[in-house]
Amino acid sequence: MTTEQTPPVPGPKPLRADARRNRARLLEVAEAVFAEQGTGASTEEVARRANVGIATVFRHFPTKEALLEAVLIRRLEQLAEEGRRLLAESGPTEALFALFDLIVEASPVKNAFAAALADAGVDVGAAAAEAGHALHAVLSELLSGAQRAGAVRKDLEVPELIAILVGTARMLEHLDGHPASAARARAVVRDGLRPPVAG
Amino acid sequence: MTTEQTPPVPGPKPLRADARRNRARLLEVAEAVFAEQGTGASTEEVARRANVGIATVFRHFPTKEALLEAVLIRRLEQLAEEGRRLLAESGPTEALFALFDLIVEASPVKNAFAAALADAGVDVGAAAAEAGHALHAVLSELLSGAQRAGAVRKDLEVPELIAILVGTARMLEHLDGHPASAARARAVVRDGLRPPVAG
Amino acid sequence: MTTEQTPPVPGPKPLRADARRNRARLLEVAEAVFAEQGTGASTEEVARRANVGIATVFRHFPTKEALLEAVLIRRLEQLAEEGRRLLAESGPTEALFALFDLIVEASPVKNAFAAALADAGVDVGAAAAEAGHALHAVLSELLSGAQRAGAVRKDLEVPELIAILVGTARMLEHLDGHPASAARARAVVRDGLRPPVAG
Amino acid sequence: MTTEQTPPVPGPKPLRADARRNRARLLEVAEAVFAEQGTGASTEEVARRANVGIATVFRHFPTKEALLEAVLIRRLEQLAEEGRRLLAESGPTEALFALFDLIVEASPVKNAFAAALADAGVDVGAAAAEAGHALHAVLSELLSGAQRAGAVRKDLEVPELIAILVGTARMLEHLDGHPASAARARAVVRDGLRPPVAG
DNA sequence: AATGAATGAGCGTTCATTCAT
DNA sequence: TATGAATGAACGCTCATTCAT
Repeated sequence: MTTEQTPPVPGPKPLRADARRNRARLLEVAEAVFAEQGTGASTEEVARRANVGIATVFRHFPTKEALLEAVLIRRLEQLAEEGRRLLAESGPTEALFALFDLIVEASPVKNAFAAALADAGVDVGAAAAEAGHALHAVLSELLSGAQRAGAVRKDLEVPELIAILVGTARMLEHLDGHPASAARARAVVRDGLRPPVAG
Repeated sequence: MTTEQTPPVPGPKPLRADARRNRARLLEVAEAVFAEQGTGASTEEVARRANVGIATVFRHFPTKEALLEAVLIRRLEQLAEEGRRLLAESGPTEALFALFDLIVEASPVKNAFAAALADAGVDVGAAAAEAGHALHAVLSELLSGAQRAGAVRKDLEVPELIAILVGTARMLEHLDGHPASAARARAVVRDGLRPPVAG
Repeated sequence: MTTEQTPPVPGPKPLRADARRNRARLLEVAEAVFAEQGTGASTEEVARRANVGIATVFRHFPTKEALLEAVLIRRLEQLAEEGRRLLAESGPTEALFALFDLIVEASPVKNAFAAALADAGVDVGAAAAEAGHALHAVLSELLSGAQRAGAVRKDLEVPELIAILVGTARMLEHLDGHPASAARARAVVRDGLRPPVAG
Repeated sequence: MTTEQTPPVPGPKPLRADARRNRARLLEVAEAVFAEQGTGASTEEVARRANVGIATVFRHFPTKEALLEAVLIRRLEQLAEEGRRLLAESGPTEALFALFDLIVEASPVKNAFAAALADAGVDVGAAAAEAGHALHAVLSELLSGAQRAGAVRKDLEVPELIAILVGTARMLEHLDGHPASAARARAVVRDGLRPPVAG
């Protein structure tokens, strides 16, 4: 059921081969650049590192904000995909915590970027919303599975789970280079997610 | 105890009365402006809102980064001060959690600012480090007190406590406008800070 | 008489049928686009509206200026043609004034375009000059006919007639939407063209 | 009555001496530059020729359009002023025709600029409208005086007079370098403005 | 021959910082 | 000393033109 039977919807044009390559490279480079330097990094820097002219960036993404959004979407999609994969491979509890680690441990710079993205008004457009919903759905499935298994407190819902993810990422970013502290900080969150002990 | 007995270290000049007033107002205004508009807000905007010329800002703070750092220092000092006050008024456990809430609930925009500050390379200079150490000292006292009282897990140290503060602030910022979710998210952190139940 | 007996001069290549169609469509579209949006309109816009690739435009017209010039030439040729037709149908006086109206009343935007064209350095190339000469010839015939008929002041020559046309077009463009004023403005020019009353 | 008793209205701040000089120079230079190269001339070019940094231009005129509008206003004001002066010195008929010549003979490039300004959407703001009204008032006085004196056709109103001015300027611009033709073209307009001969 | 992706110079505009008043 | 005008590097973005498919 995970194999997608993409029906032949025409869509917004079947990009030429080289253009597709450039677009993909741009997204990759942009993610790296924004992660390293924050969203204030110049579009020119992205172009330079992708070895394309500045106009090529703007051909693919009509504004800088569109580029940021595209990077965000890509990341959301990757995470949702990963979540689905993990769920297929193991039980929901393991999958949930594995995904949690994946998100939270992604090189801090990546999270810095994600955070900044959220910070900025980036009124996520329809596409980003859609990607967000997909991730939301996966998280929902993982969460309720883990709750049924008694591994996670029952009162938790997806919105705060996401917030906890974001916050934990931030937390660990702050402890980059101090693995012992990071481990303890993570234990705090992990234990807090457990169902509270009766009594 | 609040009256500071500034010892007669020569220091960086004994600022004239009006200049001191200007400096104070600038810091206040700057914090508000950066909170509202992010650290990208223009220095001119700060000057305008403080009713001083732009050059006056640069006389007091030679670069924009210096201004940002000064705001950060002020905030750190205020928090340390607050911590000391709370400790004087109640037991360490109550004081710790009260300070936690104070920091974490400060209007999200302020945290956005703090976060951005941390994000940016702002290699906190000596002064900021000093203010940080003061806060660190207070937190240390509060933490060990609360640990002795059995209210907080024993393995926690100050660095991760700070990181948890930052992360939680971020978390709650993400849940601004969703108080029920925010309450649950906070419960997660709070419970995670408790000593783990003996199994 | 309208069927052109193009003599077999080698000329600039005998364009394939579809290419000829493309070229014609491009000119038509370009005139419309430049009329609507001014000569600053982008070449891409022309291509888009003509349903051709941008490169096709540049294949037919090696620079944007060449395209503008081609549009101008087309317009000059049409006017000359129209003048010849009018002269064949009626006396020179009627024909002259009819052509005058035709030129001058062409939708203001078209004149805006023509004016802009003239404004810009567009050092009309040889082809444009040729088209200009053709129009010049027709106007000359009309003018001298009308002068012989006593309908137009004798001292007038073609160069100033053209200037008067351009100026009047500009004048009426300025009065677009104010028909009463436009009528009075035109009366001024019309009366000024008449032979001055003796006495 | 012409001596203005400017009351001490505070206005939008009493510009510093050097700033005033710069502002004036910028307007002068901008008029020249836009006249020579059209309104498409770059703001940088204006700055360069005025020997100021680009930011100085934008400090004085927050957008390029504002600069264009300021130049237009200045021109309108100069013309109105000139009209008033002429009227004070001689009868309305002489004054009207003198002003006519002044406007129409201004170096063609200036008219090219004025025309372009009008062409562009330049939705003249309030200030420009005001300046326009002032000129309108002067022209109205001149026109009705000349009409009463029997020197100009009675049916003419100010709007078309302005249009005729614009059109004539365009006309003469087109004949730059051909004085004989220009003289004849102007005679056409001049004669057309006269009251039509009875009979 | 036709396409459209890629290019880079150039534009309008902003902002931290310096300088003249 | 405080002011605010001046500065120029940098940014996001556009467009005529070229190149690979």
